Amino acid sequence: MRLTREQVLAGALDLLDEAGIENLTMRRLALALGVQNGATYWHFRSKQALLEAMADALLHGVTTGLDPELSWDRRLAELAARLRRALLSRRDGARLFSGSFFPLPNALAYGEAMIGTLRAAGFADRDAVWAVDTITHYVVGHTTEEQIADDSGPDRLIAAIDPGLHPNLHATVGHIPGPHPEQHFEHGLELVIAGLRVNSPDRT
Amino acid sequence: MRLTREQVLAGALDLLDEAGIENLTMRRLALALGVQNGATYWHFRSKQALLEAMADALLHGVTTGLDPELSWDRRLAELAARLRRALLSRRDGARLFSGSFFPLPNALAYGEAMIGTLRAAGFADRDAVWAVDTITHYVVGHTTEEQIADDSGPDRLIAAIDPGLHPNLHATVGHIPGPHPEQHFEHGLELVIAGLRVNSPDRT
DNA sequence: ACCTGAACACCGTTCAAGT
DNA sequence: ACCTGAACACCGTTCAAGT
Repeated sequence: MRLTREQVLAGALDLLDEAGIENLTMRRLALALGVQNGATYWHFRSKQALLEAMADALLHGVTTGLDPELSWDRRLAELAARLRRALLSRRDGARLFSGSFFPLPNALAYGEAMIGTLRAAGFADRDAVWAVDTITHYVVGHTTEEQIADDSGPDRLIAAIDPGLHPNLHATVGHIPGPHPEQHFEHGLELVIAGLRVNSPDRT
Repeated sequence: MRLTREQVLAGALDLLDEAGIENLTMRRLALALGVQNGATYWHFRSKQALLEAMADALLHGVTTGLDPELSWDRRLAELAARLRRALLSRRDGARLFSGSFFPLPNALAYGEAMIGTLRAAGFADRDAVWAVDTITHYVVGHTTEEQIADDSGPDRLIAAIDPGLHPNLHATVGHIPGPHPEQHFEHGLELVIAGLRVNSPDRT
């Protein structure tokens, strides 16, 4: 049986889960697929192209089946939560996503849905773009830290804090990775959306 | 003249500006310093340790000389703007910063100042940590895109947008990297701070 | 069309040996 | 204490040649 593009992609995503993004190499992938080093290059132009396809695969379905009755702010929150879950679905998913800078189909669909939500709510084009940037940065940043915390934990941070020099860090370090990441995520997201609501065109 | 730790660090930062983070290798650094490959390893345990030291060097002075009269929200905005400028001071500074996960002196000082500002304003410990996370994610995310846009531009995005499938992206693509990054930055930041202000303990 | 085999031009890191 | 010289175990990518 010959290799298909889909098999290479699926193999790469499995290898990501097993080895992490640091150890995801074209050579290990070829080994896992049972082919020679050069074989994957027939299906993907370069490692970068494969990484972009992997990132886009993570986003599959993020915009489908959205409740059309949702208000703009709840719709935004729902899309953000879906992006978070998509990135969490594979090891180092957030770093994979932020490393690639790609306008592939699912990423475009996500952007289209976010921008469309805000424009439909009456936000100006410029404000809509800025809001989506801010929210997406937040989601990716937060999820990156969630996945880093899974691996390393805050031990090194705790060890580095000098209570004399850093009284405020020392007092709050218990909250830093957060024992409830989901709640932590929703809270920060609500912060941004609250900021949006202040200047919302539809507030009465 | 023997090499000092400071010379290695300075050489690495200069190489970053010249070559970008993608091409910053220990071997090119050794070449630039006029030493053999192994020499830098006497001063820094690993490439990772060197990258962390570089990231921390960028943050030098971000918290010094802050006007003590500033209200908590202006103080937050000032610290965020300083972090942005620090990351912009070297090529790929934002990616350098987000790649390392390090509790080194200047990064700790930044965190201490941010958390301290919010706690002094009466925010609960948990809320203070969450707010700082959100703002810092925003700064790093925004600055990363500014520096990526310097290199590549939005051409690939524009080419990928199908006006039929992505009417909202098509209508707003002119705002995407933003011709005024500084203003773009302040606007998004104000969004987050506005969200904070809504739940501020000191609002009368 | 799809893959092998083998090479090219790199990496980070280690470490005995030198000074 | 600080560096050289040389090696080890890897990388991504290309490409003639095979099927």
